[in-house]
Amino acid sequence: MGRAPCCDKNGLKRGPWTTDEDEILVNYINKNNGHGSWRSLPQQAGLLRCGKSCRLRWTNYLRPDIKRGPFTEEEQKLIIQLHGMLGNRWAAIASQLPGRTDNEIKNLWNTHLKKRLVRSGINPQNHEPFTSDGSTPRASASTTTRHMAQWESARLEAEARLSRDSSQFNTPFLEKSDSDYFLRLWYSDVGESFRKLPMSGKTPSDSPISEASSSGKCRSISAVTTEISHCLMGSAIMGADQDDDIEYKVFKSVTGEDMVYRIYKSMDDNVIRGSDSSSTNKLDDSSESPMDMLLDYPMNNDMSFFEDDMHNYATSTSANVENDFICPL
DNA sequence: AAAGAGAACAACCGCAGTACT
DNA sequence: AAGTACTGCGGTTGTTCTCTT
Repeated sequence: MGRAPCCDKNGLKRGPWTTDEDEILVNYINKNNGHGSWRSLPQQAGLLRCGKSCRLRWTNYLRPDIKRGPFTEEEQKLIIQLHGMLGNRWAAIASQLPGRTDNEIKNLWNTHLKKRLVRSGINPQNHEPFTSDGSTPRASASTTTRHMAQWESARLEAEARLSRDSSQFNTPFLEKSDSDYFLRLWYSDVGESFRKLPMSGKTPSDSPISEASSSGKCRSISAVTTEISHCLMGSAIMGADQDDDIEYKVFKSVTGEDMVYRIYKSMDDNVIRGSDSSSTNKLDDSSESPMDMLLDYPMNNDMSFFEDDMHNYATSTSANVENDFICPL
């Protein structure tokens, strides 16, 4: 049963790679049109390294599509914004920055960005301001849950708009909503990883999400919000009034609990219903950018604190620096 | 110029999910 | 079905570089 034993590490080299080793590895992969089995690669290539070390060296350093050099302002902003949504999910963050590795982003965060946030009075763990006693407000609401709620709310808004648009214009989704960052992000790698959060991955043990996951409630949240989106989209299309009572009834009917509804209600009104709460159609497009709505930085997405000394870390700057989210999809 | 401190980054470790036998 | 390897991921460590005194 099982496979052959893993390579023993006796006699294998460790530590920094030499240029000769790099060359051997690159040549081997190029020659064979890929790395093949990492386990057998070192022997076949003539390297005194374990396969894991080779894989790491390749993926983090030698891969031809890796972008070397300092991070641009846009990249650093994006990392902070994505970290606010995803937490320490470096691979998911890296998937939105072509050419950057999760390791590189992790290092940048730990050496630069985290400290910058702390200096600015922002808790890098949850992206909320520190209070005088060192704690953070809204401590009862888990960051992960809020992230999830934000994702879901953004998706609801986008899908509602999509539904409305398609009902009005009868045009295919991708043609009509190509500019819809929410849906594109939602269906991107980041969105996928986020959607999978309750199902797998490492969730902080103290997070209500992990508790909910173990009891199956996380799926309920997702399912609930999906149903809500369908309900609200239907209402939007039919021109029905989506008042709080309707929302509450739907949540209540699906979950049987008030908790999820409270999470939902705690979200920014601008996100889920648009800025004008008196509007009869609460799903009207907002004038805010998608990222403004998607993110809820305590500084209202004002990242001036970050820009102040950004030039100390970025050597390449863009002529048109924008706060808009750059979605490389 | 030398020593120490801190920053930067590459590499390693261990865990978890998946694939394979 | 069970055991093991493979792979990806995040946390951590170790080494090198840079700056300050």
